[in-house]
Amino acid sequence: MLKMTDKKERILEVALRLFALEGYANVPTSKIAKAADVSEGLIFRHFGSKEALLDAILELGIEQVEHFVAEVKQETNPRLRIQKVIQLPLLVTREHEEFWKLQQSIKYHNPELATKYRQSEVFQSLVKSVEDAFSNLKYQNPKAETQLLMMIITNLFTIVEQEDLIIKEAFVKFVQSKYEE
Amino acid sequence: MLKMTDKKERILEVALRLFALEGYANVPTSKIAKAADVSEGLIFRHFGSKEALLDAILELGIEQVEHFVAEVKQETNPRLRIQKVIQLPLLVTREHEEFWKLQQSIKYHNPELATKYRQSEVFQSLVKSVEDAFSNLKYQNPKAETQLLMMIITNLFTIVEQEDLIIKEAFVKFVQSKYEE
DNA sequence: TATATTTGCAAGTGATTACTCACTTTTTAA
DNA sequence: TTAAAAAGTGAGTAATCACTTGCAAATATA
Repeated sequence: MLKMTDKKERILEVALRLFALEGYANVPTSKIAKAADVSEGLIFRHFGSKEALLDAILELGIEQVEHFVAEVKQETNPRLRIQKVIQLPLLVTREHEEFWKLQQSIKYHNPELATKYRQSEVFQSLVKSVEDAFSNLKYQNPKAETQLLMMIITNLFTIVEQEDLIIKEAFVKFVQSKYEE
Repeated sequence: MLKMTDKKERILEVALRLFALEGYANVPTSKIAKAADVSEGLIFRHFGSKEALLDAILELGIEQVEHFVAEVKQETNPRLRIQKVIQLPLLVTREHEEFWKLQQSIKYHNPELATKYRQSEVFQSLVKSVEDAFSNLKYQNPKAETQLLMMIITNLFTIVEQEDLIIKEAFVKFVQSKYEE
């Protein structure tokens, strides 16, 4: 990979944070520029357009998930593997969390970009590895089982404060208990 | 309730559809006006601001859910009640589905408005009624159990086409099977 | 019928938007 | 060292945005 200049990195970081927090459509490039302390023109010099910037952010996010996915896949005991997947939302950094939030928030209105992740090799291989685990454990419907679990995990990643919400750690444990022997 | 003029109704309908489909921030009031075949000014005459229009849409959505919630609550057999809740996403009209999508899509960036629904009497009473059912069935952790189920159902409402997605009906049945004896 | 209120429109308004351009500074490389 | 390439700036620009205003038509009320 090419060495990335400081300012380019900063634009990516700041934009991820702002997009995740306030929504892609609600964040003007001028605000990103100010927060990253660069000129607005530089954003377009580096990325060409606001949407291309979003695309670059997602690309980067996918890369960063790779390490965690590898960790999960390397676990050969199917039951332990499932426990590990469920635990992913707890292991993740702040930036990862922002990445997932962004992911979810663009799901409906930038579907091409959102599916980019779901269709990425990383994600697909994670799905497959979960499916294999369920198959090995003789679950009756491994595909549906996988879909349900992935849905739950995606939500775990992006849990936001709610009245009366059971805290993340406790809830993760609860979900794990559903997949014990 | 006051009789609502044709055009006011049309604005609400069209705005709901567009907001759900393209996202609140991505839909200009001019587009709503054109699609509803009214002048743009009329939107502001009736609702005052774009955000107030969104608010009115959510208010209306909450009202329309009431009927379904009543149906669920009236079921006294706890196991059947849970089955009924899970089936909600299948019974719902196109407009309901749009309402849920809108709900989800504003979750992150208009939290005040989004929590309006979660904190509404309708939703709270639905949650409580599910919690009671789990309690009656002697589930160990009825609160967490409820939270998990509500999470799943919310997702069922808003399922969008995905590669390899198990179709909604089949998936609903699968989820139901998880809560059988 | 007369009048007051509501409903409606077309043509604005200033602010904000994504993006461009002409230019300077820094870095790379021969 | 020098020239070319890349990184960076700041002042634009046209388009678009939510919203306003002044006035007309429709409707309700007396």
